[in-house]
Amino acid sequence: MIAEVIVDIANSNVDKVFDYIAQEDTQVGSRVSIPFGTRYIQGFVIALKENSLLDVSKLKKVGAQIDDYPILTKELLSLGDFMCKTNHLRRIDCMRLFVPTQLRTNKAKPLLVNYIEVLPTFNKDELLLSIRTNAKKQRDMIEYLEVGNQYLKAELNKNFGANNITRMINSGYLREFTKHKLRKPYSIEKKDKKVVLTKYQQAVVDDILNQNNGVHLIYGVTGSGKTEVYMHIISKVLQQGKTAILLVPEISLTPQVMGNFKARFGDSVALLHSGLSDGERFDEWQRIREGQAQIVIGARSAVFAPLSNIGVIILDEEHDPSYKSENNPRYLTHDVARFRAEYNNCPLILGSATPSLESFYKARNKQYVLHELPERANKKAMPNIQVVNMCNEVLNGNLGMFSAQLLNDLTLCVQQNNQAMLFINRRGHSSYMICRECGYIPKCEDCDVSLVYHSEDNQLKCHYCNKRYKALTNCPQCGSSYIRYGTMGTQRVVQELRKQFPDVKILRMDVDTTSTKNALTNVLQEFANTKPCILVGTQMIAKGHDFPDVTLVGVLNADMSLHYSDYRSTERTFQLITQVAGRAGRAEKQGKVIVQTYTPNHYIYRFVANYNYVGFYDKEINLRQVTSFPPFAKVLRILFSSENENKVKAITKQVYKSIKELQTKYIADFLYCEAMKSPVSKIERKFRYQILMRFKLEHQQEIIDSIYNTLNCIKMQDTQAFIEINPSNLS
DNA sequence: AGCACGCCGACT
DNA sequence: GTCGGCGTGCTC
Repeated sequence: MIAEVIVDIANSNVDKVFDYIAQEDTQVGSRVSIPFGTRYIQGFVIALKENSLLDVSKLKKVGAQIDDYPILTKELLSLGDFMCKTNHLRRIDCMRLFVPTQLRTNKAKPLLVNYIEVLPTFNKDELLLSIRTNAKKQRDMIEYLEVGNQYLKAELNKNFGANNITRMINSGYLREFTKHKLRKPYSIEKKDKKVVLTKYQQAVVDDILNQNNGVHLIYGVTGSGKTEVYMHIISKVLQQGKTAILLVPEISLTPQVMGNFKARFGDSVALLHSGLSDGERFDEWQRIREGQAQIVIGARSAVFAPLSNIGVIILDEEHDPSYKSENNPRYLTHDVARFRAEYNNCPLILGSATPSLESFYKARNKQYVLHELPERANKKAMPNIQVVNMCNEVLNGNLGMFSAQLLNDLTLCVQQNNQAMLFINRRGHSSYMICRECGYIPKCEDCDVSLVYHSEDNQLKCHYCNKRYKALTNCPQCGSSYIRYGTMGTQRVVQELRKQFPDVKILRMDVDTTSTKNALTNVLQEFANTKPCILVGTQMIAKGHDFPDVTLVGVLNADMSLHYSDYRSTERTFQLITQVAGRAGRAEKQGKVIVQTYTPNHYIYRFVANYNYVGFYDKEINLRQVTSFPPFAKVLRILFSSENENKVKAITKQVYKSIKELQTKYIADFLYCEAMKSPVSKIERKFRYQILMRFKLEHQQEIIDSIYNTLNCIKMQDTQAFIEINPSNLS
């Protein structure tokens, strides 16, 4: 037999199938050692076949199988296939997603724990007679131990003294041995509160369980109890002897969320996320693979969990940008989840209070089944949202970052001994210019997207067509010289707040302050225990946290992401504001939300203030249709990167040329196609060039296939090419 | 990615 | 003469 092997080297030059003579026991999916050139490396057997197109006498033999089980299932192998085809990835990069690095690099160290077993020679009565009468510890020990039982050695040492235990071992009464113990992250003791579902929740659960496959979109307002719906479905699935995956955005994987699931499902839950230590991650993976855990909860990469017989896959906060992998193997979690759901013939559930336009569009078109949870589980009204026009503040002489209204409400809030959250909208590193008197924002003449301010050369640039403009010194619309640019940092906000509220505790939460593992939990803990208190933060404070005493939420610069040079910026802004608004007034107290903006007339605020997602969707989807953006078109970006600028340039040009030829064939389909320097033109000494395309959907598959084909045919020298479909950030 | 092979400059 | 610089090309 011939084994098809993918070698474990991440380089496009060896990104192909290598044929080897298989051993008797070589299994598909197993990790093997193979002779490669002059050395031995590891590879993955992806298939077995009768004969090879190559001269069999020149083939080498596969070496030893590394694990005692095939590490990749049939399902994961075909998933890898699918991902490579749709996203133009290297085979090995996919394989590596499926196997914990700990295991692949042979650095997985099992945690060994010492145990003591009591041997039959241990005779209580004899031993009690043999010790001195005042040896209390020894007597306690002898009375405590029972023949045949096993005890943790550390425990016994602590209770009865290490030397007593050692003496018993040496005398042959006890036997010491080690056991492989699985590390389990988070053993929060919490009691589960049984919840009775509302009629809406029950209807959704029943609907999904009755259909038992297909894609389901649960559109439920914040606080409508989606998690409870998930839990009910998961527990049904477990009863059927199947397994479940629940994916959540990384930052909402708080101890609270995990605690709830542990409380309900106990040890059948495994967690996979970036906060785990390497050992914990490996052990959780092992528990999943061995079938000890039937429920996997985790961030994006948990979608690759080695479960078999999956009964449901759930993507919570389905619209969250973290579901899109932005580097190395770039993929969309939705696609992977859908593949696995179809493979296992089980339902895929997407849930959100603000579904992505793409998903809601599919639901409207009956590709997905739409379910609604129209009211909060506790029947409380949503907090009132007030939009404040910041241009008026400037006209009234207030050049600070807080509006009079916000200051007023903050004062009231702290006086009543409540808590407030201030949210800074900071997306990406680039910023736009804005006139602080009339709200004018410079846009590209050709593309109708906001221009990005580049401080290094003091220019405004369009990230869609690369056109350059002079930076503003005066507003072309009203002549004002109050031009704002740059980003607002949490630090500056905190400084400003301390001046205004010297006696109030002010906490800060962003990537800089929460870099260590426990910092995030500590800040949240402190916030929960302090009243009054103001928490200042970025995206991080938008998700999942439940603080009953927060009565005021302020969004300091709502338009920051609104005018970001991205076709999705309006959608993202709507989602963000709705999310943060949901943090206010979650319990008994009525909440209020202040949204500060320089462009209060933008249509988004009309819908935000009324929690009118569907209205917003209708408006926005219409705009996408008219302007031919996703989901009515596809944006494709090919990013080239290399340390050698001449080479990247040449390759970009070459690929661009052949795409231009393709364009003549599909002239009616192409809406846009340009090659240019990437907005961030150099990262880690590598020069970056890109080709940006937008085309209609009708022939998209043919077009994408031929583009991938050209990429495969061109010899890339030392240039790497990355594909991104509907990119969300063009850096 | 790594390693061999190969073709030039600076040495004991 | 030959030791070693790294540019090029191949690995079933």
